[in-house]
Formats: sequence, structure tokens, C-alpha cells
Amino acid sequence: MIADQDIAVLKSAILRFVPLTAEEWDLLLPALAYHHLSKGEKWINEGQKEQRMGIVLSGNMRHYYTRDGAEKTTYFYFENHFVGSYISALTNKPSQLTIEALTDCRLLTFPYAHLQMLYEKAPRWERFGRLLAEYLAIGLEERMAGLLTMSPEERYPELLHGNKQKILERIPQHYIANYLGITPVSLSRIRKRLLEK
Amino acid sequence: MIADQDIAVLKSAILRFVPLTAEEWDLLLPALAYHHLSKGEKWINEGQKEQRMGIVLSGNMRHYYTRDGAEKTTYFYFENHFVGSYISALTNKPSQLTIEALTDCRLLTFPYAHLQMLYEKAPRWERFGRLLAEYLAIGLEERMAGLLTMSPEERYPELLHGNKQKILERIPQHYIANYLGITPVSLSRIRKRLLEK
DNA sequence: CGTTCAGTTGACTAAGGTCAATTCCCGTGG
DNA sequence: CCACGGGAATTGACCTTAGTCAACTGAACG
Repeated sequence: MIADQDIAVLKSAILRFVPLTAEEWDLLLPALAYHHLSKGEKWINEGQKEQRMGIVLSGNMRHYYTRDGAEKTTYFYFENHFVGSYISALTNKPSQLTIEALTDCRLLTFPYAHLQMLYEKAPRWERFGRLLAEYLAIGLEERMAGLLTMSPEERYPELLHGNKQKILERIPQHYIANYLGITPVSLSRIRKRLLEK
Repeated sequence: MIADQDIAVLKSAILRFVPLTAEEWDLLLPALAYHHLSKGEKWINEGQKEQRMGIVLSGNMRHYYTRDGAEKTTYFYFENHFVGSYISALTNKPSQLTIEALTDCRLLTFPYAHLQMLYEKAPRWERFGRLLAEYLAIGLEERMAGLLTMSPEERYPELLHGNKQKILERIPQHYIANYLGITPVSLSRIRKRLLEK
């Protein structure tokens, strides 16, 4: 049994994209599952093909690529964020990503295939799918442009003063360095340099 | 008057995403316009809000951000590619990008607003919109992951041996350097280093 | 033939990476 | 309450690689 208030969180996140009738909303309900993760636990592993998406009810998570043994964090997830190996689900290939809980987390999840089925069934859900993909594309574009046009020393303050500063405070600095594409050592030096100004 | 064969090119590009009935296809027709660009000419300028999308019939183009006077190329367009300041159109904000013809180009274009109108009118078109956004998101994700996980020296061979090598041959090296996020001077050195192996 | 622009090369600088030592913080157990 | 252990962050020394500036080469085009 899933708590009503948890379902309400998911519903309002979806309604930010599209309005839904009660009937349309009910199409998703049977696919929902509750999931709990302990700090440090992995939800999705690299190479794996279990394609679920979900929403973070509480806690925060990160996802990263592993290459030559090194982890590269490309995203953080917080409360009310959709989470999942979206690209893997879209392309139907094994995930390149690992998604890990940074704190204890509570999730509400559903199979991506169920969402795809809704795309077939209900135009409103297809619209949701479009807007979700567009939202993602906008975020990715910004991220990419940032990597290409700014140095790490510029990206760091940008990240701090962005719309997430309060939340980033909770995240250990070495993950932030990783997100910026640099080592913790370099971030420490950048912080020092910025303080001296 | 637009040539039938040009329209056929656009149509088959769209049909790669979704099947369309004749009636659905006809909804787009009245919005089409033909456009010719000379080498070096800019199609979309930074700061501008004209939101058209199109397909490249012939020639190739690039788009770039301008920051502190420096240009950062983030994409190349070739025959049969959709082109446009997609993010600007989505967010309805002035374009951050400039899109420029690298050679003489022939384009078929339509207002993004017209496509949005089709989203309202026909579920099939909305599906096209979803698949287009998903396609874009996949490409952006790959690009971003590449920037974060690989050095320029690794990215260059990757680019060469990717699915575009034949086309990249046509593009001046300094644009490729720019795309890789480095200077032409550095790319020249990287090439030299790779040859020595 | 010059002019122009892309590409290469050399000398030097700047900035991040690596490795290792040290300090700080915090929680746990004696 | 204090001592210890472990992970995070900082710092120093040194290395690697891209950036910058400038000179030079080479090919394309008038």
C-alpha cells in the first residue's frame, strides 16, 4: 500500500507538465511501486537493463558514468525530481549510468514501458512525454554549453548561485568537483582562489 | 513554388520518426518556405527571436555560442538534418546561438509555432514532437558525457571514427577543434601526437 | 606572382592532475 | 570526557596538457 501523500507528490509533479483528468491519472496508478534506498545503495547499475523511472520523495541521489574505473557524476537528484536511466529506457539498451542514493531515499517508481504504453493509449500522456523530453533537452543543452564555454573556475560560482544552492550545501564537495569535471584537489584550490578575491 | 523533390526530402525525414496519413502531412505543407544561404551567411543570429526550424536539403552548417567574443561550435548540420534554434523555440526566449552556413545551403523551413499548432491538432504530430525531443536528448546526453569523460585527445579519434567521418572531411579543421572544445593549435598538436603512434 | 587564410611549429604561460603529507571534522568506543 | 579512527578537505611539490603569441609554410585564388 502506497501512502496517499506520496502519490500526491508524484501527481503534482506530473501536473506541472500537463493537466490530467481523473481517468487519465488512474491509468498510471496500478504501475506504481514504493521503493526505499539506504545511503550509499545503488538503485540502477551500469550494464543493467531494468528500466524504471520514478520520483524522489525524499533524500538525494546522483548518477554517474564509470570510465576507466573513474566515476563521472553528471547529475544530482533532489526531492520532487524525476529520476531514472532515461536514455537507457529510450534506446532500450543497458544503462551506461549508475544511480546511487547519497542519503536514505524514498522513491515512487513505475516501469518506463508502462509510460510508453500510456503514450499509445492517451494523447495527454503522450504530451507529457513530449514535454518531459523537451525539459530534459533544455537541461542537457545548458549543461553542455556550460562545459564548453566556461572554465571550472567559472562553473563553480555559477553552480553555487544557481537555483540549487541550498540543496548543494548538503552534498559532499568531492561529488561537486566531480560534477564540475575536476578533481576534489582542484576544487579546493579554486575555492581558495575565489576567497582571496 | 517549392520543388517536389525538396518536399520529398523533408517528408521522408519526418517519416523516419512517425508514419503520417496524407491529411496529416498536408497540415504542414502551407507553412513551408524555401530558403537559400550563401557560404558564410548567418541564418539565425544570437539574440534574435525568429523561431523557424527547417531541414538542410544541401550544404552544411554549424551553430555556435558566442561568449566573451569567442565562438564555441556545438553542432554541425548536414544534408537531411533538422536545423534550428530548438531550445530558443521551446523556451520562447531569444536565441543564444548563431547558425551559419559553412557552404552554400538550401533549406526548407517552417515556423516552430506552426509545429506547435500541429501538436494541438493531431496526435500523430505530437508524437513526432516527442520523438524529436527524445532524439535530441539522446544526442545531447552523448555529447555531454563525451565532454565530461574524455580528454580532447580521446574525443578527436572518436569523432573521426564515428558515423560522420566522411562528412567531417569537408569541414575545416579549426571548426572541428572548436567543436572539440580546444584551439586549432592544440588540435594540430594532437594530430601530430597521434600520428607518431 | 602576390594576397589571404588555414595549418603547423616553437617558446613560453597557465591551469588542472597526481601523489603524498597534513589538518579538520565527526562519530564511536574505552 | 577523552582518545582514536576514518573520511573529507586542504596544502605543497611536481608533471602534463592546453592556451597564447608569434613566426613560418603551403595551398587556393585572383
